[in-house]
Amino acid sequence: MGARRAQTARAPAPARRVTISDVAASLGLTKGTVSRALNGYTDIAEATRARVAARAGRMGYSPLAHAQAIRTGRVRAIGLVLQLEEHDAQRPFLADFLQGITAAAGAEGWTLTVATAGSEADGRETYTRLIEDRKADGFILPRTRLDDPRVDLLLGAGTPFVMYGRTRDSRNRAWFDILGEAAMGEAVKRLAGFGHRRIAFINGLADYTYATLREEGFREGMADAELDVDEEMIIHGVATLAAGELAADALLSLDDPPTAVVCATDKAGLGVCRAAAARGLRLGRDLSVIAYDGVPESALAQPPLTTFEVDQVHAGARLASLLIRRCRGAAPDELRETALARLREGGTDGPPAFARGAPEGASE
Amino acid sequence: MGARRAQTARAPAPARRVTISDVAASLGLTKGTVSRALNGYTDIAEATRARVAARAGRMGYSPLAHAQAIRTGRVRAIGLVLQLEEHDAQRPFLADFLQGITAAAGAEGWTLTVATAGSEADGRETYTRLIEDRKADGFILPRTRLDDPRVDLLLGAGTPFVMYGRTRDSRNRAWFDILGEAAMGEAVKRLAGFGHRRIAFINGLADYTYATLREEGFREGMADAELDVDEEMIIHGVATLAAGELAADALLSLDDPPTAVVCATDKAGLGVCRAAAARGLRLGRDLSVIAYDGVPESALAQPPLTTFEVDQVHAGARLASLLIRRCRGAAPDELRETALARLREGGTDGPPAFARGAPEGASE
DNA sequence: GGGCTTGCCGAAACCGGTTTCGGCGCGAAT
DNA sequence: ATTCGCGCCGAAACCGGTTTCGGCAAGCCC
Repeated sequence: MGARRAQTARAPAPARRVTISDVAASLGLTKGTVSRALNGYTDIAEATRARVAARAGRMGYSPLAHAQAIRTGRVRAIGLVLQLEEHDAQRPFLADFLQGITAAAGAEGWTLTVATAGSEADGRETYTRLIEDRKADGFILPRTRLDDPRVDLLLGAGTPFVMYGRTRDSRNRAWFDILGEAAMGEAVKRLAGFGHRRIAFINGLADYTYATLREEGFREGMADAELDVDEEMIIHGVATLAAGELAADALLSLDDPPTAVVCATDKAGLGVCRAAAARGLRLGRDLSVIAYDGVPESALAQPPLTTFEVDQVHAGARLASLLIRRCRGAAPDELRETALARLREGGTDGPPAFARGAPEGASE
Repeated sequence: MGARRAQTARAPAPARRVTISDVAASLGLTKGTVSRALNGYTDIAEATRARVAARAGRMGYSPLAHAQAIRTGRVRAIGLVLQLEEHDAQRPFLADFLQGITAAAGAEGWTLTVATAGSEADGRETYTRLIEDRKADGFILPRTRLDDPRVDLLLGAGTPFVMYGRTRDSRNRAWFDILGEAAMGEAVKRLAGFGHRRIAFINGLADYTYATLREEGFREGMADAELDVDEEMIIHGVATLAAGELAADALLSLDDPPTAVVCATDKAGLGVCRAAAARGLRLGRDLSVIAYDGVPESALAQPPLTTFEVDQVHAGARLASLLIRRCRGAAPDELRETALARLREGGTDGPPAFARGAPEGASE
């Protein structure tokens, strides 16, 4: 007997699956031929290819990804590294986002490998480990920054990636993004249509690309509506609900306060609502708020926050699809897609109180 | 020339990593010997094992999981299938939960593969596909039900798993769980200590095991406090905030309404708070509410919800660790762990108004 | 009709590991 | 001095695929 193996109990071996050799034997071919037939080599007769494909399908054969990987280096897996130190901005969306990714990936026979990282250094290490261990063929980069260190890392490693969001210079990169700037413009247009003229803007953290874009969108919207932007009413770097409250307090304490606030994030928007409520202002009348993201809480707020909702399932699905094409060799500049956020009307916006003919401060 | 390959562009080959043959050559051994040395076979001299280990470490060698897998069938990956049709109960926690899993898994050189499933049939298919394609060595089963079909599926397939939560019969299963029943008992004790005598209970969906357990905990807490349970004041199957509101309305419309409500979930708790606010009741005085989960929103509510907070990072980490041990052959009954939820004091509980000497309905 | 392509497939090497088998050398037992 | 057993390692098969190489047979051209 040769019982020299290290001693750890093993689960019973699962039923043997059908291998490429089984298919080959069943057809009287060699496994090399079957492999080439299945992988689209040009030196296989069309009739043979069809026979092989049919038989493989009938026998329920599907190649083992990690067996292929040992030769090809590709495991048919998407990598996603979650950076959780950040102000938990992606949390509410995560489930939807993952669903989108896995659904689209699964349809192509791909899987999703997720990892988490704390600090940025930790992130570098996480990526390099996943790449070296071939745990993923490419990555989805969520929450891009203007200058994103992950991009250089992955370019250097020669690993494909698709960004969720743009960077300062997105040329020659593959990305998917929601046009937040368009939403901000829409928000201004809607408010201006209600009769608002003094409109403030509360932005997110400046190093994220979305902040730059949304501010541009806000400014363009103001220009289109022929309204002046009061720089005093543009606030930057709001990443939490509390910061949103503070920002709103500052705005409402101005000599000539805004009658409406556009917020780059729901978090800021909810903070504004809370500050307004604390001052006894009626949302949608004394103060209008339109935000962006569509987090679940904003729908539950009283009144529900008017906000631009992002379809994260769709975003995840598109990103997965783009990444798979990228891994198959498509050029980055063919791999760009955008989508629009959709307005979810809540109760926090409407005509300004004075425009309704109601005297300022009048009770209901 | 032999350029007959299928035409798809490929990324440039990444730098070659150090293989087991490199290590073997560097030591003047064969790769078989190195492999056995690294894997703890008993027919390798201790001195040799040490030399091999040292050299492998110095050369930065680590085996390629999918190369090992082709022979061993094990890929060092944890599987997690998210069931998203459900009332999005796990969403707020997902990021933390994933962080816990990936951190603990990463420390052992394991990765996490996540998939999503819609319907239950879809779930079966998802699991079997992952198993057949060897995408995961074992699974973490979140949100266990009293009778959980996933258990039979995985037992039948001989695939290791660890449950997050218990089932009706958890003997011979590996699981981790938070003792929600203890928290419910604590909640009653706390409320009784405040002087409450009429305490209601709002439970979650009955087919989840946690609901049964938490109700038991509530009843035991009531018995310990020598309080009677009014069956009229036990409400089942509340899975949404709106349902929580309805339940609270029903409770508060009773002839002899409760002065306090224990909720099995934060969602129910937040619904109760909203219903109370709509009736002009002051939370923590006219009506006390203690809930369970510790979702982020509950801390942001006004007043913050008093709730038992679950450490999902820890839960994820322990589950990953248990599953890895299970995959390595440990018996299920050695793999059980529990943890306690921690009270997060908010502003929704306190002595009942009448016990303070304040007449009922008195203004502040 | 002979040489040269061309189409098509078999054979075998290869990827990076694991596992089985056998055999060498040495000390102890006979 | 054999024999035996045992510790230890090399050799080689193996896992399930991919890829290279070479060769056979048919078709084409002159």
